[in-house]
Amino acid sequence: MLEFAILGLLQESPMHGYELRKELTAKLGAIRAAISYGSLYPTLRRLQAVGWITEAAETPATAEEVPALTSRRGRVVYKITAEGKERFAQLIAQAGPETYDDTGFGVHFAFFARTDQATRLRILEGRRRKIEERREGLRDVLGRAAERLDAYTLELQRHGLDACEREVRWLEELIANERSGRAPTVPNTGTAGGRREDNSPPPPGETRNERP
Amino acid sequence: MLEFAILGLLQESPMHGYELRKELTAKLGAIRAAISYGSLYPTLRRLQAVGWITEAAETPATAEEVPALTSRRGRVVYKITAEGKERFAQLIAQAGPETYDDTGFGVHFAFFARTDQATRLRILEGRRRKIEERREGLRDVLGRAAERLDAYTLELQRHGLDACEREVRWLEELIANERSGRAPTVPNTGTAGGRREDNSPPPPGETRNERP
DNA sequence: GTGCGATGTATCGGTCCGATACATCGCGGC
DNA sequence: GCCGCGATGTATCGGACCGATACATCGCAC
Repeated sequence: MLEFAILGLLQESPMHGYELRKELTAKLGAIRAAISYGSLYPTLRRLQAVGWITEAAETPATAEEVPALTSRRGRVVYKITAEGKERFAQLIAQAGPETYDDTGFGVHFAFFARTDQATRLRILEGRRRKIEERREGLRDVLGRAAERLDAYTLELQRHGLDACEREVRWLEELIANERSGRAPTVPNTGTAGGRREDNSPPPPGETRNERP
Repeated sequence: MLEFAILGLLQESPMHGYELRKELTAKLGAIRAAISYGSLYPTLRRLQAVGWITEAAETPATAEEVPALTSRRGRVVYKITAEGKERFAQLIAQAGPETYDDTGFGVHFAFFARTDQATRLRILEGRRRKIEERREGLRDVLGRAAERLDAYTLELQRHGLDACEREVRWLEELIANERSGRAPTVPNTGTAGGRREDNSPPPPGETRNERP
């Protein structure tokens, strides 16, 4: 998961660890807490070792500047390699069952702008399936095993059931949207460097009639 | 977390691993997937090593029965010890910040029937605080950084924000309920008048930390 | 009688977290 | 002037938990 998220983010622009964590937190804030350095740095090292990312020299914005006054430990800026982009594409294509759990789904969803429409649909439907199963499980417990459980446990299940139903509805909307809307696949830009602020997918924003 | 859940469950009755997992899944189904044997069995071993649980001979329901026909590998039934109960009470009393993340909160909540009211209130309020913070973070991102993010990421944040708001309301109700006395019934529950949430003060005499 | 799914115990490698350590930078206060 | 302090930044270590896998028994259907 972390690997996937890092590769995805580095495609937007090169970054150093700290920055990566902040971006990750902003992008995934809805689905998980800030990721830990205890996993981030080792993963970065691993990705570099297999050649999916490389260290990029810290750009001295205006060239000459501030060389080695002190032996500054400098930030380590990483950028993705061509192999890394391939790997990312492969991870998207492989998206299977493990992609449907809470975290896996969230992370994949966060990179839907870089995912082709067919895969988006597959993931959304897989997720819906999974949530429906969880929902049925909760209904079973609330129906059949209710008397075995205390009031707090029951309340927890009720709350969980509610969340499931809500998520299924959300997914339905997204799926319908996906099927009817144009989905200009955001191209996996070959080696084009800069960040494109391309917000093209016409997408789910259109469901704006949220609650009052 | 697992340790806590195991000690909590074994206070209801002795169980073997497989059964424990099923009960755990039923009780915690709303908040997390089935727990893995890869963590369950090692944890059981650890808890036994420090003396919080012990192996109970598998009761041969009708005594004489089936001795060693084959060297049956038989199920290993565990029961909690007095030290284990103490440990459980201690874990409840200590409930701090780590208790407020999604899983930690859910597990503690599932054992609220064995938790004194003051602690219940503390946990509910801590959780609310935490969710409010997450909510503010999401609002920030949606407000300030919206143009930096693609439509899918934004939709994810919106969904997350909605979930936060909903959970805060849920917690408010539970807190109000808790303060004013009676059981954790949120408005539209099926059962009339609120089932007697009988905090069975765990078996005779063992725990002190209990308040009706 | 044979296959097959549920029951049941167990291990191994790998991912990720939480705590901790340490160093630099810019800023406001004394 | 210089001191603390919070933000920035890199890094490691032990431990919790997962997912895959292995293996054995039981009951039942075919």
